[in-house]
Amino acid sequence: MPVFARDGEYTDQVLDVVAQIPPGRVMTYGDVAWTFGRPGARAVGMVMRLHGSSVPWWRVIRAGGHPPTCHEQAAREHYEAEGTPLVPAPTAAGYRVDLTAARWLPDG
DNA sequence: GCTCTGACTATTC
DNA sequence: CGAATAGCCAGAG
Repeated sequence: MPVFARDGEYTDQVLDVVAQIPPGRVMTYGDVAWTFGRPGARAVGMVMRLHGSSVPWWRVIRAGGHPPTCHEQAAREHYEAEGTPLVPAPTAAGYRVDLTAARWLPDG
């Protein structure tokens, strides 16, 4: 469905799933990958690096609620703008996403 | 077709 | 809790 440029089938799947994540919600790399039955958390991250500018990459975070490396601040702005539940943490970003409430799955 | 790299994850110390 | 290690998959050269 998305009209994003696809370089491979895997990229297509990742972009498709990420594009379906509603505002105020987030998914972990593992969840996104597992959604289409292909556990490639690292690969998902790479798709974000390559095509992250074409999808709400900030809604895709690491397991544990940590935002993507080197993008914590940029993601934080989006979370606050969308009302994503954040939690203060002693991380480099100084915060993390509350997966308990913000974690979202395609099925609901 | 092989090798290196990376916005990851789980396990172990 | 933090750092180090191993395993994982896909893209680029």
